[in-house]
Amino acid sequence: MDKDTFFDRVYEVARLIPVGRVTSYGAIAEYLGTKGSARMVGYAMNASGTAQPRVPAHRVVNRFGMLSGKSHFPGQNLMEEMLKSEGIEVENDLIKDFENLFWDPNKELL
DNA sequence: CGAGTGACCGACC
DNA sequence: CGGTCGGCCACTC
Repeated sequence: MDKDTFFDRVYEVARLIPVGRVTSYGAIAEYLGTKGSARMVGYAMNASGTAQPRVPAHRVVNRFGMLSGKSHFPGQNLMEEMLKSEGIEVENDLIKDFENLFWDPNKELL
């Protein structure tokens, strides 16, 4: 918490994602000012397991709306289950109506 | 302290 | 039109 690291900032934004909504790594990266470094966002998510409180990494997907990071969850189908649990329709690791459910921090948070 | 790494994105051939 | 490659940059070992 005391560490004002880039990771914590990513977690902050990720935690701001409303339930039933999703965002992309690039959107968060752009919001943080590191647009070109979307990898860092994903990398931060990699350490999300060590972050507290736990970060809803399942609400963060790539710009295709695909559960790219589902493989990194304890259960390979856990991410999909979580999203479904929040009312998000997921099919074959792909979020339905992704554009509609997309939550852009740059526009929503401003 | 140097080098490797990564759940992405976009550009180029 | 599709695959390949590079960049970006903060963190860990």
